[in-house]
Amino acid sequence: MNAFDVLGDPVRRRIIELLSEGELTSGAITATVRAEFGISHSAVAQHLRVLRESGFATVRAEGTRRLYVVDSTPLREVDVWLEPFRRFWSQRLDALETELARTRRKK
Amino acid sequence: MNAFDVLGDPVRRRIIELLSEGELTSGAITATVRAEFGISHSAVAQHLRVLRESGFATVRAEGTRRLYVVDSTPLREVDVWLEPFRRFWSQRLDALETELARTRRKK
DNA sequence: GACTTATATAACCTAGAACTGACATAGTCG
DNA sequence: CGACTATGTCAGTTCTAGGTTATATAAGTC
Repeated sequence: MNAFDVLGDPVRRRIIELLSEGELTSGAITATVRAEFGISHSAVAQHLRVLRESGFATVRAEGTRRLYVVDSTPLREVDVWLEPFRRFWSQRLDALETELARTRRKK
Repeated sequence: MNAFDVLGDPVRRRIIELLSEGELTSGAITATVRAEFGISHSAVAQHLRVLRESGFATVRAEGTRRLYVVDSTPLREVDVWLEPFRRFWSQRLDALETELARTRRKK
């Protein structure tokens, strides 16, 4: 599954957000997501699988717990894709800065 | 349709890429996409509609032609969402820079 | 060893996304 | 005007992502 498709799902985006704070167990993730989205534990587990298989997360076992961490690689891909478009808003920022500088000089 | 969902489709991503170069007619977009993906003109038209309705593109009429331009607003949303994760790779870049600086000093 | 907890998978169902082909509308040109 | 071009929409079909419930596995606990 492609990186953009993975991010297409709000539950998965939320999980990635949660993981951005640091390592979490499957259970912790499931608890939060269940509370927020009202879906079954199985549904969450399946999203976790997608995240694993698409490289967004890696897992480490500790007893019966599974500890998930983000792998930023695919996020970076998205960032790279976005790169050429960034000029659209940084341009405006530049323009804004120029304008501000001009205003300041006039004072 | 949510911005991430819109970007989930490869055809739509391609159209946005094409538009990043500048204004294009519906016909020009359709020709390219049909060649690259082998889908019908109707399918492309429907993707264009999604892009319009989700705010990724705006249209201007000129005779029978429709000229499409990117609106970067939703792309920016994605960029904003990505922001907190950027530290994952810029961190590494910083580390690399530090390392490079150290190496240089040693020379 | 039986019971419980943590996690993952399997089988099935459903809604909706994306496609096709047919049709609709409105400019353009002889 | 009639034919052609550019573009968009509609109706129907197909496929798949994401959900549920039930089941499986393996590690702790009494």
